[in-house]
Amino acid sequence: MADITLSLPDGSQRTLPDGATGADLALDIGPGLAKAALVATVDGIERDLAVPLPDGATVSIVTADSDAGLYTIRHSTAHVLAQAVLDLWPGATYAIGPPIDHGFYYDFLLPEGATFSPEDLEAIDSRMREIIALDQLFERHETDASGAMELFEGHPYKREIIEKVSEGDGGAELSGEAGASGVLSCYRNGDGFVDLCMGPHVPSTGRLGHFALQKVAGAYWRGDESQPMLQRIYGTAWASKKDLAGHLHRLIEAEKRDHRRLAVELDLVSWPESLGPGLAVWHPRGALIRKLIEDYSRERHEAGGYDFVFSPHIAKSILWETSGHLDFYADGMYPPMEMDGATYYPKPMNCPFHVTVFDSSQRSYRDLPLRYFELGAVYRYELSGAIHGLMRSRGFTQDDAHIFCTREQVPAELASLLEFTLSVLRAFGFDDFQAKLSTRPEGKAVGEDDLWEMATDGLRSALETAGLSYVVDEGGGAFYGPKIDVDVTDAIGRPWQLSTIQLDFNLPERFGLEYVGSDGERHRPVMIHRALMGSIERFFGVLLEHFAGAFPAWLAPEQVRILPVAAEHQQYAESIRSSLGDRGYRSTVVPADEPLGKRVRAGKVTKVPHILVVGDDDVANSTVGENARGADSPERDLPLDAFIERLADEVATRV
RNA sequence: GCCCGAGUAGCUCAGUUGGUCAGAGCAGGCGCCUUGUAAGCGUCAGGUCGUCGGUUCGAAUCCGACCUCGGGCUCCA
Repeated sequence: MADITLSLPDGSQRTLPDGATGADLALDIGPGLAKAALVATVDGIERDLAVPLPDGATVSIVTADSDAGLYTIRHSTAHVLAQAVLDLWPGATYAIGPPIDHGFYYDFLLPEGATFSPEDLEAIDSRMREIIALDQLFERHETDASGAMELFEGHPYKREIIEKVSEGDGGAELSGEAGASGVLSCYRNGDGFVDLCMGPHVPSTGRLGHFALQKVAGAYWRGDESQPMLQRIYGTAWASKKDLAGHLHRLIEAEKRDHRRLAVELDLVSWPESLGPGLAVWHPRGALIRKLIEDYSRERHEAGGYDFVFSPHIAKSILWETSGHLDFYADGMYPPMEMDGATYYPKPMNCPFHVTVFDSSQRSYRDLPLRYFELGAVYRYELSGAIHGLMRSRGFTQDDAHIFCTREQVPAELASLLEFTLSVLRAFGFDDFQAKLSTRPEGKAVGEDDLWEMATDGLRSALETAGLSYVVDEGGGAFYGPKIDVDVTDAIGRPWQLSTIQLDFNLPERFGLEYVGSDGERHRPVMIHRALMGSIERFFGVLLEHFAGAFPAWLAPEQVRILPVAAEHQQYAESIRSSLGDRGYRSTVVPADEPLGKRVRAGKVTKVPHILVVGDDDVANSTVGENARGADSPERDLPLDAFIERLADEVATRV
């Protein structure tokens, strides 16, 4: 029998007998690797370990250390979930079950419209662990469309996938379910369970086990509202018990940062039932933080060459007809109001108003670019199920601006705009950005080709000049122009999409906007929509979660809390408050009606950046005892002037 | 809007199979204590158990509808 020669990722070569599999190769390299091996990457394609390797192939053994390995574990765990559910619910059918970030899900349709209850998860979990204990092999089989149709008799969703795949129309949402190009593969394990699947899978169920079923949810078949609602089970799966525990711990930590919880605990915002879904009131401490955010935004825009404008909350239907919102966006708009024989709509966007400001007089190229800024409150009819605290509500305030410029000005304008955007976000403690460039969609798009090209190039070079990493969403732009979206990563690694910079070739056309060029001719300006924080309310929520409620001193509603040790130190405490106040810092004095320890604790729980304790020594020497937020131990005998200097520096540098 | 789940004092939560089950801690008021760095002591007040119906001799507890919230799906031109 001839031997085969294989190349490893490190460039070395190994010779194995013909017919050797990935598992054989792993064992040949070492027993430790054989034990850890999950799948093999053969010439760049992931394969089951049981597949014989072709001569001359480049092969790497994938373990749980890699994303691909984890992905396989999650995918295989999803199969076991389906196996357990089909065992426990005779008559149930299954749809798709892909791996996702941190885990997997699987969609089912239970007989007679039954649904999963959270208690069912325990039974499913137990059954899954039994299957894993049996260490069943995942065995791959290949067939053709008619064989597959026969195999999945009685499982309409699988058959629908088979049809789609056979037509070569699998589509991204079905990827992973079956192979391309006419060959359909499926995996069997145990004595009857089979699933349509492209694979690969771990060698056997015994390689799984560090998983947890998390929640049940409804999900439309193929994500389509007009399709039946399936029952989805979500789970998480990891390579080790430790990784699983770590993930569950992170989830608990994230829950502690939930802005809805912190907003109530810190007395910032509340959602009284009497207001209606998605509508909040801002308490003094929350409103103060919000005001500081807005003040900073205004300050930066003023310095950044923006003109401030204001616009009303409602306007007649003619405005929304001209802008096209009533054609394209009516479902998202609040219903109309009839007044004096006219129809008014609450505004879902500020842009048409800013357009009317531009259009209020004749513009020369000398006037451009014109940048109109407004903290504009808009109202959108969000589906009730989509509402989420401050992150998604039916009324919110955009830090919105519209820039009107000439075509020639577009590249420079975009470059400085992106720079400006990042600079403002950095001031709030974000320094990890990820951008997305969305380009011209196929089909109906307005604007000439060269305009699209120029604008898209402008966006791309702005990203490159800023040194921002970005992905390209080919065809992901709106019909009216390309855009950049900027995500920030928060303190616990979660991405939040905040900023958007969007070209618009449509509105200037619809409103017939013009300026007079140096050639004396009339030209159409280009319009750029942009928001840095997006929604002020949502941005506040993101900051609240990012800082876990511990706002930096420049944003903290109460920067300093002064605690006299006893009543006789009250006057000294008041004098400190007064001098801090004179310098523009926010402080309070909590009198000695309660024990010191209790007052210190109250200050810590409220996340005040600086707690000052003052007693006899301090009165005598003009010092303070400082207990800083996050400090291990208090610092005694700090000269008051030194403390003020420290605070001033902290506020000025926004740390 | 659709699927699942949850609603008990301002907050966090207990309330076994429907029968003194309307409770606790924190927060709040009052009194005592006069305090050197994360909860001093006592005492008082607070809830139509989300709302409205129904079952029952009896409902926080069982059923239905609605409202609100949560997790998903969808949506976010």
